[in-house]
Amino acid sequence: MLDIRRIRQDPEEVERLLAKKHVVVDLNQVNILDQRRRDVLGEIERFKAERNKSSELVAAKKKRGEDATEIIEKTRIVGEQIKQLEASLAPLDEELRLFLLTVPNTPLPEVPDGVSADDNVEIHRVGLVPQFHFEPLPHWDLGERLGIFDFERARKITGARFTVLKGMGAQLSRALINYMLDHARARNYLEVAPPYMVNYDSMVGTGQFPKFMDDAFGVTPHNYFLIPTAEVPLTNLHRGEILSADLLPIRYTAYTASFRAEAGAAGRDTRGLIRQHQFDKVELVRIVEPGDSAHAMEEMLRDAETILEELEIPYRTVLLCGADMGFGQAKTYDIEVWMPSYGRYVEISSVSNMTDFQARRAEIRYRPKGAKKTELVHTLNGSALAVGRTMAALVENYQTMSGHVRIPDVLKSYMSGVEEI
RNA sequence: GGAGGGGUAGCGUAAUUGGUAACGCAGCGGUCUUGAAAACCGCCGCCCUAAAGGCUUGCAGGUUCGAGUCCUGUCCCCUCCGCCA
Repeated sequence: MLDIRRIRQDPEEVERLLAKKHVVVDLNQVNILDQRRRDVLGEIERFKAERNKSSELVAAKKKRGEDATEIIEKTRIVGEQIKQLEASLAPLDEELRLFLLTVPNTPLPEVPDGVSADDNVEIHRVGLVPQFHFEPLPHWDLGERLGIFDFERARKITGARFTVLKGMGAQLSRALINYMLDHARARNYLEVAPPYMVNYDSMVGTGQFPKFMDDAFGVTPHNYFLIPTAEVPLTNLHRGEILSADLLPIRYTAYTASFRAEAGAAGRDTRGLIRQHQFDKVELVRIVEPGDSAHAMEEMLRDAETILEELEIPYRTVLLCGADMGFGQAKTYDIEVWMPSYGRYVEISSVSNMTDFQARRAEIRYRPKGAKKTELVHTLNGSALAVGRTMAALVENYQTMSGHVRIPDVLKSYMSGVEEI
């Protein structure tokens, strides 16, 4: 959520920034609404001040045993006017709130212009793309042959875009999760095991709701929602809290399953592990003072990249252009792994600075040392990494001529010494 | 799911028959001190550029001139019962 004061002060500037994300909003309308709301509110407060004064007078008179019926009658009429004005304020409040909840975050100045993912700016490439002396198989074919992925039966027991992992497949997934969690823990993230379902307010807090309800799986009839990423429970841990400054910065990591309806992705990436309704992910979240978020973001990027370097899987990092960025992000790096079956790099992690966008929605504040007033924190998140896509990349990049998959050195201790699947 | 009890500032507590939310601890700033402690003074929920003012007793309503207090709904916590991995 953007600060209404910012929209009030310089709507053209905010509109200009949002245009970079290719979002068009009429903030003039918002300001008209905001002005009306504040006018009504001011009127209500004047009436309330009058009522408070009169009520005190009633109390004083009654205490002295005097008659107060005249003042009571007068005050009753003031009360009715308050009630009427409040009834006209409620829809204004609601309209303004709903509107503000659907305005995206503004991008930071260094975010490049662009109209599509093709305009993302490559930061660097690491690792050599493997050259095969045989026809490499896509991970879905190889995985089925090896008996570690079972897409057919997943379709039977649940539906499309689900996978059953078996034997070494299940073991490899668990090994990756443990390795990634240890990697995060070594970098001072506190390991958390949160619920996989959250309530409506949490989904609003991180920015999924109310705009993107179609992308979520709801748990009916309980009004809970399956998390699309651990970012939701982790960031909402501190919803509605005022943190003491010495608690910051906060670093959390969590392994969870993630659930996405993938509305609008029909027909895309239908094969393999790339786009699933349920996938495993190790997530990183940081909560920092506003001045620290830019630096924290660079560190988080390294926290994710070093995993691929240790796994020895080739990747590249891109800085997303305005058009390719998400709703709440002020700046985003994507890490993409080399995927032989796609013949290109495929997103495996997204590291984002949300600035104060989520903090304002979720009301996460802190009190700077020595300051009287509270301030909003900055929140950041990043995948480290998406487990399914990592496994797909690993299977494809590490496949051998004989149709097996070598286990990267760093994972061997997590695979009870297994060298090859 | 049923019955009973409870929810007040970071923590712990208070508030006559309904009369407009108080105190302690912790924290922050200051005085004093070589420094610290102690003591003393101020701040110590939120909104508003500020003041005036308004809001705030889990949340949402209702009754009333006025609600922490009375009524209705709802969420959460505790105890017991039931069910259950």
